[in-house]
Amino acid sequence: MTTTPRVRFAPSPTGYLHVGGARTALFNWLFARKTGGVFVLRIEDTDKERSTDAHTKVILDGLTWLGIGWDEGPVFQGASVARHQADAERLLSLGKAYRCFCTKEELDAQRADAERHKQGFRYDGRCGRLSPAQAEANVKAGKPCVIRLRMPQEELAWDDAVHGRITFQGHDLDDFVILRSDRTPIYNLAVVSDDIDMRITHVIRGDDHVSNTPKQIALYRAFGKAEPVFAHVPMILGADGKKLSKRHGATAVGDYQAQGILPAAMRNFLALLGWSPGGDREVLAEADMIEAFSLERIQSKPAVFDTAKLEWMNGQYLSALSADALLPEVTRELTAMGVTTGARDLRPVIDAVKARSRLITDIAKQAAVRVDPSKAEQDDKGRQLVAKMGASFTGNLALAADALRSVAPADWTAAKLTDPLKALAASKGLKLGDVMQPIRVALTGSTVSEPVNELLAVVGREAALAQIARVAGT
RNA sequence: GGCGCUAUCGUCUAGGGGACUAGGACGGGGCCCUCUCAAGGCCCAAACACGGGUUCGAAUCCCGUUAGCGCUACCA
Repeated sequence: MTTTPRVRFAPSPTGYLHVGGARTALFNWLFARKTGGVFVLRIEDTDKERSTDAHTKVILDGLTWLGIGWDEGPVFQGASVARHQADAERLLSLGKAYRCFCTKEELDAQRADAERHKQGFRYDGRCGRLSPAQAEANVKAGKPCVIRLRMPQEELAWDDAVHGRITFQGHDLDDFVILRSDRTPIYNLAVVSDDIDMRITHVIRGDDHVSNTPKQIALYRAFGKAEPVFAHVPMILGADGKKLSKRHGATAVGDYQAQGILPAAMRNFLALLGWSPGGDREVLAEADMIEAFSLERIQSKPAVFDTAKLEWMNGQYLSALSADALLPEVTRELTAMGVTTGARDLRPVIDAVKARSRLITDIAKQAAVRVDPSKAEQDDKGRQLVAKMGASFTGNLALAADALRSVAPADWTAAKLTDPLKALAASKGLKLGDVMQPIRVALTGSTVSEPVNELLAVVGREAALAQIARVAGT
């Protein structure tokens, strides 16, 4: 029989949910959904200095926002230190690990010395050669000690699901610490102990962990347990080719949420960073993404995070979504902007404006002006624009105002507003743009908007006429 | 320094020995549409890092060079 795949995403709550972490979570989730497996969320909070509940909440919220749900957890690693300690003790009694009495100072000195000679530092294993009697005496004497794993002098290799065969040699690695002198576990021990305990079958994580993998394999062997399948997904880089960091601007999932990115667009974009379904497909529904997903199709080279493509992707989702579907997001953004819309139905406004928007915030900004056109002149940009519109601006605007005033309220629709303006232009020998553009500027404070007939309809007769009159100075 | 990973248009990628005059998308440029800007449609520029092999044949396989990245803690 085949066992159900079990995967985990294991962030440490020492910062916000980074887009790289989000993508790792996404790949784990996609794999679980594809294979009918279980996705476990584990919070690695063994670093008590830097871990906070606030960070944990941000990570959970970020995953939820992205629609990445977990089947088990969150389980907190800190709750299992007793097991971690017991596992370390077990390795000790098996002779697979030993007590090391070297002090931090001694080790630092050795490290500095190695540095000076341009040599890589590796612990020489001297405490591993202590006789049991000596070690016992040190313990009796109350000397503090850590526990180190005895690194096997053998090949430590695995078939990585994304990279293929990766090989390390035990003699290139040192006897690393698994339990601190205060008896708290070190990362590699905690991870292996937990992954065994949770019966994790596939470890899908960032490339920055490949050098931890041989150490963890050594641990699995010491415990006499079969190792899981490892899949190391490539790093995400900034535009300059360096590892993505704060220096590059927004790196937290929350930043993109605040910028007006839709969760589905973010998820689609992230999925395409280092993975592709093959062929030319890019905008993928959730079900198609799951269907096409496989570890083998993950790219083995790092990918640059391209915000221009993210925004394009968002635009794709925006235009595919109905005004109905967008309404809650836009309303939320408007509220955040301090704009009150009262009982007004925003859906026609959203429809009018969304084709020119790539972000929710773009829609909200335009909607705010459609709802209250007087905003067009409330900022300097709008005023300056009117000021430099040229000599014919006010005159043409006044002509347009006359023509529009004679449009009956019942005829104030996008379909019926174009003709009166065309007739006006024809009768005065003006180009259509000469009458359209002044209206656009007066109503939006911008030279860019939806077609003027639609704009007028969306703003409404009373508000539009009032605003035009105000700008024309009549 | 050591160990490891990686290398197709500026970016994300397709490609897994002949289907490749190397395809798509973003971004850039142009045209059409048009009251502006988008959207949409059409078109253009743009890449197999380098050098050796293997093979009748290599973007695809092997080796080397170069470059980039990661790790090298009683952090995770």
